[in-house]
Order: sequence, then structure tokens, then C-alpha cells
Amino acid sequence: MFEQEQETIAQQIKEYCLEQGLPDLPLRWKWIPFSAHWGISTSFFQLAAADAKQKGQKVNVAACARELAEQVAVHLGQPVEFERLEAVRGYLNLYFSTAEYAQRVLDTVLEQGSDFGRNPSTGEKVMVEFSQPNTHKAFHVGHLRNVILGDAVCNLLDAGGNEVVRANYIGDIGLHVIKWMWNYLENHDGEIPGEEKIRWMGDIYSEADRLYQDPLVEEKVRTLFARWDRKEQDIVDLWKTTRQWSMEGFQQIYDLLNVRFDRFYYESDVEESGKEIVAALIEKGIAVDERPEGAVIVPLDDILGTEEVYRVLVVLRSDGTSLYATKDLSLGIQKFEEYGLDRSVYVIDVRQSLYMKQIFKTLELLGYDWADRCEHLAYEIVNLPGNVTMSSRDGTVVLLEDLIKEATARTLSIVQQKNPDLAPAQQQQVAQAVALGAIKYSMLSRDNTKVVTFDWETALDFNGQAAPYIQYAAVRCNSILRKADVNLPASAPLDYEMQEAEVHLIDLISRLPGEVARASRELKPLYISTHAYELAKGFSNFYNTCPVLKAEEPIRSHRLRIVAAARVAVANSLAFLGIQAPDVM
RNA sequence: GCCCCUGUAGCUCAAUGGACAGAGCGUCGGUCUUCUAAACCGCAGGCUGUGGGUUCGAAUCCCGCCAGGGGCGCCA
Repeated sequence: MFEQEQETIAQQIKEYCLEQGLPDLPLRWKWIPFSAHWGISTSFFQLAAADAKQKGQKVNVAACARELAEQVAVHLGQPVEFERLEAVRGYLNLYFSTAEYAQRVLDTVLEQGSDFGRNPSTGEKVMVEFSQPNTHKAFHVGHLRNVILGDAVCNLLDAGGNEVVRANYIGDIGLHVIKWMWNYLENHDGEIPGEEKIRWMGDIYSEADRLYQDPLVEEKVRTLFARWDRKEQDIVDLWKTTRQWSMEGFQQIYDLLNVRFDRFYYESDVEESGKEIVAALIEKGIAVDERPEGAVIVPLDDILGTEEVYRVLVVLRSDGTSLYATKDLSLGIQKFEEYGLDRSVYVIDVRQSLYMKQIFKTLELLGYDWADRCEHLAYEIVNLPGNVTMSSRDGTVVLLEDLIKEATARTLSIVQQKNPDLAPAQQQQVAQAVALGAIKYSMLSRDNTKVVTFDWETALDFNGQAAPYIQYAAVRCNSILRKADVNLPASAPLDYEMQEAEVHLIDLISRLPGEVARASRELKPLYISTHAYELAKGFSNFYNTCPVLKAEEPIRSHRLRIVAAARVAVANSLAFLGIQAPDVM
């Protein structure tokens, strides 16, 4: 928001360096820490070090930097854009003219509203593939991180100025589907799912999985698989019908989570084209056909002259049936051909890192120049205490519906207690927004590389640094604005000395666009979760120290604008994370 | 054997190669006749796993070691 001023000063410093025969280095700007006022800062250590190196001198860099900073400060004098400047221990701190900048920040935020925080367009088109559920199976907490992360990353890429295509890739074929259909025909023929479609589908699947341990059942399932392979009409029909039930169940979950997709891909749609890709790989001499003794493989290390780096990618089974890789190669190509993408992001857990590397490398060998614009966004999995991975086979899954149900129930009782006058329907609505926010935030507020351990106590603990705290800040903003009972006062120059809390809050608000840019660039919603919390904390501090409604004019009007801007910043931050900011709590 | 990730306060986690490593939880102690106490304030708590190196400057980059997790030809 202060690029102009920063650029002006940077230019002046650059000119000074030229005059003094100092090296031409780009300056790195940061916010000034430990300050009740706000501004930007840069240091001269690099410049001092580079200068010494250039002159071949051995010097005390810290002392030189200090001196440089002081000289630059003298040279700059009193820039009109800034209230004051100081040289401290090798740093140059430029303090904004508080009143003027505060007004500018507030004006900008209030004018942009729900667009505040968004960055200018990059003109890039990015596809993000995430969620990738298997039909005929349950949707559990282990799958949740992917959806929440993928959705937030889409929001952030979008806010970062990219055109985003949200893609889902449905695992609608494979042994798990056949097992499910066998069990359905054997033990549940004619049944139809009720309201809880996913639970019902998942139950039939885990039952099938249990029964499958019996060799006799395994034999029967194999027979059914053969019928499926022959594309027998009644089996294909059953598959279509039951797959649809799963899709409807997924849609319930996505609706609940408020996550949407632009494009659904199905494994079944890329199976045949995948086999054609494999044929092309063989023809080009990239893949080796070891059938019938072996499979069709791409010996990546041999081709690339590397050792134990890319290993071997199996692209087709020895019996000619497809593998995940068969289909992923085809899908990767289809994505680019269909959308003319600049980038293609895969949100898939970290265990598939090697596999992803192999797929991208194989696409590169096939001659696709966009292969290096494919990215694997790896995240760690959600485990149960004791580092137990959730598995439907072992019955160790926590169903998503159960988590949400429990979290909502618990939140509802708090809402009823805090806000007894609210209509029950609204209480329910608020409880759900808060419960979902808490669940999402807990997944987004740690780095993608960190394992999440799920336990009920932690998952349902909404105290401290958690979404409800942030939502509460937005609610308090609302409450003040509602009680003010006036239209938002017009922008006006400040003619009172702001409190530290006010300056700090406005400072935090002004940082949001930068944080969005960083989070979008690095695909790290964590930066926004942290910043949203900082904002809420900044507001709480303001709330406690700066009366709004009881303040005298012109302070009252100005503070109302601060509150309105804070509300926008907090709500937008949450929105980027896929979290709602309720009006009341 | 090769590769990837992680190691920071009692616990869970932050920290653009930069100023004094910060939050939350937990412990203890204070704040409601006040815009919603789902809040605020305060105390205590650290050789950033370990040994080297690079750098003016390292939790951050490089190398070794230790500990934990994950991956490595026909699962997805």
C-alpha cells in the first residue's frame, strides 16, 4: 500500500550510492519491529559488506553499516512522504506520517471492501487438483486436510491475481468399487441410501473389506471383476447408480464445507486414454514392455543416467490393466490441453512425492514442455494419537460427519449460553460456522510439512489461537457498528493523537495484501491464519483500550472507521481460509 | 542401501539470512455497574537435537552425527 513512497526513497538511496561509488544492490524492505509507530525499514549490512569486498578491504561490517545508515539518513534529510526517519544500528527506519497514512489505509480498505487484500492480476491460469475421494468409501478426517488446504490454496491463488481452476479427481473404479458392489449384491440388494449417504456407502465398504478376508469371498469378488471387465450391462448400470450415490454424498460434504469445484475428472474417463499414452511411451522407446513376465515400466534412472533417484515407474500391469500412473499421465495431459494452463498444482499427501516426481519426469520425456510447470503440493497426513494412520480396514477412522456433528453440538451449547435470545435457527447457523471454522483453522494454522495428530480433546478445544477467537473479533466489530446506528462517517483528516493500539491495528490491516501475496506465492495458507489471528488480537487490544461509541467527536467517527476496516480485514482473511465470519456469536 | 520430511518454552506450534527467537495451551496472580469476559493484563518458562562450516550476521543455508516419521517395480 506504500509502494510509491518506498520506491521514491529507494531511488534516492540508489542515487546516493552511485554518487559515493557504492555497489548497486537492491534494497530489501521490512516493517519496523518494536515500535508504537509504524513505517518501513531497510538495513545496510549487505551494502557495507559488498562495498568492503569490492574495495578488497577487511572491515567491521556492523560499524560500516551503522555509518552508512547515518550518512544516508543525513542525505535524505526530511523526506516529505515521511514523518521522521532514524538510523539505528545499521538500519534505516522511515516512519510514516501517522495521521495521513491511517486515513489512506482506512479509505482504501473501506472502498475496496470484500476485495481488500486481493492482488492485481498476474494473467496466469492455474489448476489446482485436490480432494480426490474414492467413491464407495467413507470420507474421514484423514481426507479433510486435503480439502481444506486445497480450498484455501485456491482462494489464495485467486486472491493473488491468478485465474484458478478448481479440479477434483474422483477414484470411481478399482478393486474397492468391485468389492463394494459384490457386498451390495450379496447382502444389501435393493437397498438405497438415506440422508447420510457417505456413512451408508462407507459401512457397506468396510463390511465388504472385512468379508474379503475370506478366500471364498475373494474368489466371488474376482468373478465380479471379470464381469465388470467385460462391461456387462447390469454391472455397469449398478456402478453408475452407486457411484452417483457417492457423488451426492460428496456434494453434501462439499456444501457443508462450502467448497466448490469447477471440474470433476473421473478415473474411469482417463483409463483408456492412459493406455494409449503407455503405447506411445513404448513406441518412443521410453517405456519398456516386459510383458508377459513383467509389467510395462519406465526405467527413469536408466534413461536419465541417475542412480536411485527416480527409480522405476510402472505404467501398466503385466496383465495389461491400468494403474494409477496410467491414468495420471493421461489426466496430466488432458488438463493442459483442455485449459491451456500456465501451472498445474497437485494437492496430494507427502507419501506420493516420489511418485509425483516420476509422473512429471515421464511427461517431460514425452516432450511436454509444460511438465516443469507441474507442482506437487505435499502435505503431511492426519494421524491418530500414537502415530496411527487412519484406516477404514482397521476401523480407526473418525468420520467427518461425526467430527462436525460433535463440534457443532458443543458449539451450539455455548451459543445458547452466550446468546439465549437468538432464534434457534440462527443459533444453529452460528454454531455450524464456528465449529467448521475451528476445524478448518486447526488444519491451516500449521505448516504443510507438519503431521497433524487428531484427538477429540484438541479438535474440540476452541480456546486460544483458534478460529472462534478471530470470528469473535469480527462479531465485536459488527456489534459496535450496529449500535452506532449511523452510516459510516465520511473520510476525514485526523486531528487527534491516536493511541498505540489504534496505530498498531491499522498497521496490521495494511499488511494484509502483502501477506496474501506471500501466501499465494508460497502456497501457504499458514501465513494468513497467523495474520488473521494477529489482526484479531490487535482488534481485541484496541477494543479494550479505545472506547468507540462513548468517545467524543471527532475520535468517535474515526474509530468507527477503524472498526469497519478491521471488520473487513478480519472477515476477508477468514474468507481466504474458507472460514465464515458470523454476524453474531 | 538410497531419497524426502521433522526436531524451537512442560505440551502444541510460529518466526522473509537481519534488531531483543514469539504465540497459544497448561501453572500461578489480577480485571465485568463499561461497545458481548468465546475477552483483557501480568508472572514464570530457551545453549532453537548435536558437532563443524559458509556469512558482517544462522532456528533459517551447506556437511557430518543422533532421534522420530515417511517413501523406494506391477496399492492408490
